[in-house]
Amino acid sequence: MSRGAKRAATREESEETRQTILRTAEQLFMEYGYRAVSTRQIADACGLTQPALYHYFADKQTLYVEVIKENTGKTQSAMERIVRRNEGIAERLRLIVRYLYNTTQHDISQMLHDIQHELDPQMRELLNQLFITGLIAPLASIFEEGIQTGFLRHPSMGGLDATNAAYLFMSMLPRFLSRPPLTVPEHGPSHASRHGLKIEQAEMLVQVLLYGLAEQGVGERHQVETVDSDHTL
Amino acid sequence: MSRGAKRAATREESEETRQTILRTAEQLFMEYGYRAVSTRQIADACGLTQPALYHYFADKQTLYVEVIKENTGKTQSAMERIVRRNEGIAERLRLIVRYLYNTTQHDISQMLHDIQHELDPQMRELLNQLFITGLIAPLASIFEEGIQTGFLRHPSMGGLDATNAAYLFMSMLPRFLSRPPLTVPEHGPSHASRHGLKIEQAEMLVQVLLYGLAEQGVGERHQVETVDSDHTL
DNA sequence: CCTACCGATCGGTAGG
DNA sequence: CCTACCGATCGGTAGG
Repeated sequence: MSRGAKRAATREESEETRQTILRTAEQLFMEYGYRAVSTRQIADACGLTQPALYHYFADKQTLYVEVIKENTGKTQSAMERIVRRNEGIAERLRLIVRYLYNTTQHDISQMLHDIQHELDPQMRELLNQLFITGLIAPLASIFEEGIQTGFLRHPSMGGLDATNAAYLFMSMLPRFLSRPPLTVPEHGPSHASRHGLKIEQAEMLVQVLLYGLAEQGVGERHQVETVDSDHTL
Repeated sequence: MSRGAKRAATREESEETRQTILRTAEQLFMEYGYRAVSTRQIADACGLTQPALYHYFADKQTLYVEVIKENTGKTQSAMERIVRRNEGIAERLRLIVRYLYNTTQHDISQMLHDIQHELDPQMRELLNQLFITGLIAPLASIFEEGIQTGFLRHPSMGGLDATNAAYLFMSMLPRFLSRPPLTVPEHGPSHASRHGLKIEQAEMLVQVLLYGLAEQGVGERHQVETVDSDHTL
């Protein structure tokens, strides 16, 4: 084999190793958190020695930042693709929930905690911006459309503005306690698909976000209970 | 001073020191997580040397477990008191949100992460049970009442069962990104209290949970979209 | 409740 | 990409 061929192969392998490190680090960081994952764990899982990592990434923090950049980039692409689809608000929200459930099994709040508490202020600011422009903004654009078209309640009528709706949406995603929070209720001994009630988790979540838990037009009267503010005189 | 008086004072001081450690450890653990808080940090914040902690608690894990026990116990009392109040479902939920916002500024999902990943299986099981009986159960009893009285949509009609509703409720609580997710929208240059729209965060959250973001009876038709299951044949 | 100290593990570097 | 190694910090113990 010529030197040229050998070097090309080495370059490819090097890039492959880099990708392996990124994927492995992502899994570990997202499951256990930045602090709890050691550089030796990552190296072991890649079949490398720990110092070898420092050939590919300057330090642990840089590796973490690259992981988040990669992850956020992919998610942003997928979300913008979904946002532009020719579907209703609800359906596009369902698609986003399914995408996030399938790709990131982790709790996103852990990632945010690490960004706030374990990183340099500079990196923190960078990743916060990535999070907002990559995840919050596409989501908010859907909610904004819903508000403009009158499908969603206007902020001045007791609704949420688009950005806050996006944050609330994100906060509803995590599986609580590592066990799925939204299991389908089994009523009676018959199979779940009996009454045509097998509602998927993603759909259930969007249902609640859009229409709430209350029976329509029944029970207590609080619907758009606009608080008269000037109590305090 | 007699020996007896001195010894009594010492015993009181000892208990006081123990409480100081518990309060300090709670703040640190809840803000930064189990792993990120060192026993030396806790000791420093209490004005003690690090080995002194081991006079009061067998080890770091035991201290953490005691913190959670104390915390959960107080919260359980408060929640059960609120549950028994003579108020509507929505108002009691608002009171619970306010209580949790005022007492625990932290993200509860971090506590759950630490319980799942940083503790012995035995302690994990214990604290999971405490979490369920202390926080989920009281909340679920409110939702169950709402379902029984017909105020909340029945699980067989596309609603959530009481336990899952409780989990969802808890997951909606955290302030996202350490910044409040539900800021009140300011519309126009006028003061926020202009149109009588100053809706408090706790109330806003309960509003969304109960009635959703959608305009009532407007836009897409998905209200109780019961999925016909036998698509796959 | 202190001083002194332990073994283990951490992130990172030197040098090849 | 490895071996060898560094200083710092961790949770915890000994002994008083």
